[in-house]
Amino acid sequence: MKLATYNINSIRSRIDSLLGWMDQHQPDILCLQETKVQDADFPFEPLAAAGYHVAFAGQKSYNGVAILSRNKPNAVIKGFDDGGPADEPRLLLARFGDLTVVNTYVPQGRDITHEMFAYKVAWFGRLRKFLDRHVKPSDPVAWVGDLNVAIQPIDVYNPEKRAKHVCYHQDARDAFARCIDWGFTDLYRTSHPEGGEYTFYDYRTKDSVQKGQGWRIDYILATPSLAERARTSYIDLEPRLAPVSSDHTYLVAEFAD
DNA sequence: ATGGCACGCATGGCGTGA
Repeated sequence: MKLATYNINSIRSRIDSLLGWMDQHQPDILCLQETKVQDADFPFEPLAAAGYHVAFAGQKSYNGVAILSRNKPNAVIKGFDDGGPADEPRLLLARFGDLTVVNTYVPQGRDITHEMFAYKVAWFGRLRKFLDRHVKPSDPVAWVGDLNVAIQPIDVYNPEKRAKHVCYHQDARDAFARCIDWGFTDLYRTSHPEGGEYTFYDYRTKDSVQKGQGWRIDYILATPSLAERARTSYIDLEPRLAPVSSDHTYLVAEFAD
């Protein structure tokens, strides 16, 4: 079973490269973030033609998440169901038999003094309660997506300069860690204890992939009963080197069936 | 310290991303 996650930065501007990657890599489940399209305009036809079911929740211009899957999900939940403040389309849960996949696009936070940063920190707290309501740490659960936090110094280029960055500030790392502590293992870091590869490379840094200047802010996290089936996890840097690319790239995990 | 690039939009400049 192959599970992947990708912040696509507009699914409509990258539908052909997406279909090409899926044809080449044959993921069983692919979670997307930043689809940047409202549901009425979601390009599900070519994905259906490629043999995938699609669950999606989006809005115009910003945010948006989708789960593409070979098998049809038994159930889908869109967004927080906690009665709290309305969130943007950033959260999608899909159940495939015993396996539950939670796909999230965590708020970036803009600036550590901005209200969106407080929203980001609180968002992780809401997610932990969401997990409590819908899954158990003893279940096979994958929490994946663009989590917008580099959890360890090894997860960002020049960590000593990032203390005030919204994706590395201690409050963001603590909030993320509280969700990891719910019961997850970081599959990429288990496969690759060394640093040097990231999942996000800023458009504005020339040759950032070649220079190794990026952030590991996309994750595939698994509960123990799923993690014990994990065979490998890797970052596919090739799509990020294409002439027209998202600023993120694909993260993959493979499991014994 | 700033800006660098790419995206979408009742669009040629802005808000957002990280």
